[in-house]
Amino acid sequence: MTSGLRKLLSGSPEEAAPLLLGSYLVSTLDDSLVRIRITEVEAYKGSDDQASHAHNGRTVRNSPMFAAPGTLYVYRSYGIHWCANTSAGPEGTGWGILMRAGEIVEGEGVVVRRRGRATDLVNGPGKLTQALGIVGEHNGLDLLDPGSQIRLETGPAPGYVMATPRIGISRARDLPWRFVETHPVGSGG
DNA sequence: AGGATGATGGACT
DNA sequence: GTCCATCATCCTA
Repeated sequence: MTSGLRKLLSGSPEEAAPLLLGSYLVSTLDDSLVRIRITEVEAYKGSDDQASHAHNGRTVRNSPMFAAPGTLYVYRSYGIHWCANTSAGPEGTGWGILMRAGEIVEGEGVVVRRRGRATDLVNGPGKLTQALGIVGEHNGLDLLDPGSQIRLETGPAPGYVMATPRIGISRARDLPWRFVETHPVGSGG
């Protein structure tokens, strides 16, 4: 049986990205379970999108974005950090979704050890990736394979989603393709 | 709370 | 040589 995520991720990233919020990113690397609920994502739409790594077409680096939807694309950011995307859209489109932040559901102790600190554990794309133990060698993994050491699983949908311009980019700043889970006003948070 | 800045590797001109 | 889909730390309030 095919996961709903597969159908979801085979669509346009700007439509799939907000629906990906609430899903779980699960890592079983190092015999340690970490489960993180995704709360912030950004859509990148290949050649249509000047901010996308794929906007100039397929290269060795961005090739996982052109693979089947649900393929893990890991890239090095600013020479220091790793960041993780899932490919989206039909194979060959170069579309993707950057997973930027979440909340730890299981394995906080593991994350504290990997991050080397006890606060700000997963509130950024480099931090989220480090929390899960994802590095360059995991590039190209199938996130939709239940047997994968790094995988996506369905989770509870968010109550409210806010769309804003994407963060940290210099081009295509007008597109509201960053999606964040928000809480109802007055919920006490 | 918020601005500045150095670290550091790979892709691209 | 320049540009980043960043983060931690240091500084001024």
